[in-house]
Amino acid sequence: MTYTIKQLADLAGVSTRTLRWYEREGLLEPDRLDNGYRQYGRSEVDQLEQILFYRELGFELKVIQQIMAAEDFDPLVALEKQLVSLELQQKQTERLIVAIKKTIKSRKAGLTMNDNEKFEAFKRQSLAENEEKYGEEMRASFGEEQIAAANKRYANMTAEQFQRLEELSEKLNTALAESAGSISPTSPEAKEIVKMHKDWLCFFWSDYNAEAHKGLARMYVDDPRFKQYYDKIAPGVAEFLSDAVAYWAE
Amino acid sequence: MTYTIKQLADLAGVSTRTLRWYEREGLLEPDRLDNGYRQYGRSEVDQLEQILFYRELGFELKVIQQIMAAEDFDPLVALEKQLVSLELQQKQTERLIVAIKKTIKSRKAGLTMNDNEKFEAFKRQSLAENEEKYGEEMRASFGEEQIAAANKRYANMTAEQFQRLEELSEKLNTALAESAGSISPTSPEAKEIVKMHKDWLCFFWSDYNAEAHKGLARMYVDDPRFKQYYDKIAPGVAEFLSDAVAYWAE
DNA sequence: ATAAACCTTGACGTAACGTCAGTGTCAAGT
DNA sequence: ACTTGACACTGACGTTACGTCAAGGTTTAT
Repeated sequence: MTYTIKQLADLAGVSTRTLRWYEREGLLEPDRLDNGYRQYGRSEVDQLEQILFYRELGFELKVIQQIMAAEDFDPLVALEKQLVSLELQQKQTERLIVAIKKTIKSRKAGLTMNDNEKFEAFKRQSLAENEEKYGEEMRASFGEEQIAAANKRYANMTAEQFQRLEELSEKLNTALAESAGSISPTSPEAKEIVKMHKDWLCFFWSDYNAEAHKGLARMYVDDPRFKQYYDKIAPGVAEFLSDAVAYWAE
Repeated sequence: MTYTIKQLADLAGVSTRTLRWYEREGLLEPDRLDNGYRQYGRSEVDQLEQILFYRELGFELKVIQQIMAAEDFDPLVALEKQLVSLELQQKQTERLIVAIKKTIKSRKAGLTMNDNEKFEAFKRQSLAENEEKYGEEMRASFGEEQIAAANKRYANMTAEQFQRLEELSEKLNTALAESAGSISPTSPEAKEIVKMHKDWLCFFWSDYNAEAHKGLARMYVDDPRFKQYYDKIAPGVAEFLSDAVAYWAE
């Protein structure tokens, strides 16, 4: 009719530590014998059964305690809340699984591709990433056709053009990293940088115009995603480039 | 070109605490300036990007560190391991969701049922639980037809019969709780208990026989699920009942 | 000069126990 | 009576990946 801590633990398939823990948390409070030993009775056995039932459904102990202690706590509501939270977790894990599968696939593909295939795959991926990150904003600012045209130019680039683009990017970034914070956006050195940025843009734009250039520059500081991209080169680059373009573009 | 801890934190969308933590864990170790301030350079920015990439895929930091530190650690293998573990988690959560939905459904149903419906639902549930817990073992020991017949008798019980069964169970349990550990299985009081257990069995068995009774009793100690069921009445009950039946059944 | 906004290290809190360590109690065998 | 072994007790540290103070030093701007 009564159990020691170990007997109950074995019966329920938990550890004695767990039972002591539940006591500390106010979930299951047994009587004590004269020697200080815990004594679990019938009602404690039933209660433990309840606790373990909810535990298996993934409830936190605090919640279980509330469910079991309070009269004004509806178990049905708690169950439905738990269901919602489990379904949310399910969705998040699903997202991770999709992402990781994608990564595995592209890594595996990368191993068997030749240089030309890698080059094309890289361009496709850049475009996709770019679309996801900036697509909406860019289309709103510059219009569907402009963006479509730029993407097409990028997708049709040869390896040679692409390498020149890379070199230019590298030079531009270096110049930006050195200039930001040390020289003024209105200085002649800044003009050189704006020129480089214009050349860079012309890899994507077939018809350059200064207004569009300035508009883009404004987005560099207004949109946090652009700002982050440029500030990754060095702190303050986004502001510097934006100001310089606003001043020098023509 | 270089960043303070806050600049990098803002750039990457993490807290400064996180960056300090990654340093403590050997994931990202910046240079120090003369005044003790951390200084993150380009390579650290790239490294952080890698770390956060893996973090988003749900990797533990220790694993991330191994992936990034060791040359003999294949990222593809790690990715696949992570995928397996995520899929396992997905399955477990799925199980929880199913279980919780079932619980919600039965709780909701319980609210709208009348007594008779509750009674039938209770019997059905008992049968289902019994089947899941002992079904296989029982069929192996007693044969398909025996079990089917017993289940049928149970399902066809009237509320009146059922109440008598409940009363008998209660009496039996009380007697067992008082006897186990205090009297011998070979004592005449134990004979009374075996008689009660026989009556209890006859609610399920149309043709009682002592051998089957003894066989069942043996399972009470041999099979941990039965043992657990009886030891829940009081510690030692499973052995006591098993021994008593072995001695007294006829 | 002083305040605001940084930076530093160190320490506690989180969830639900696992795992010692040190000590006390009880039943059984010698 | 003594030992042994199994059990009981409390207390404390470790686990994960940070969040959140606290106390004090540095830089920058006013």
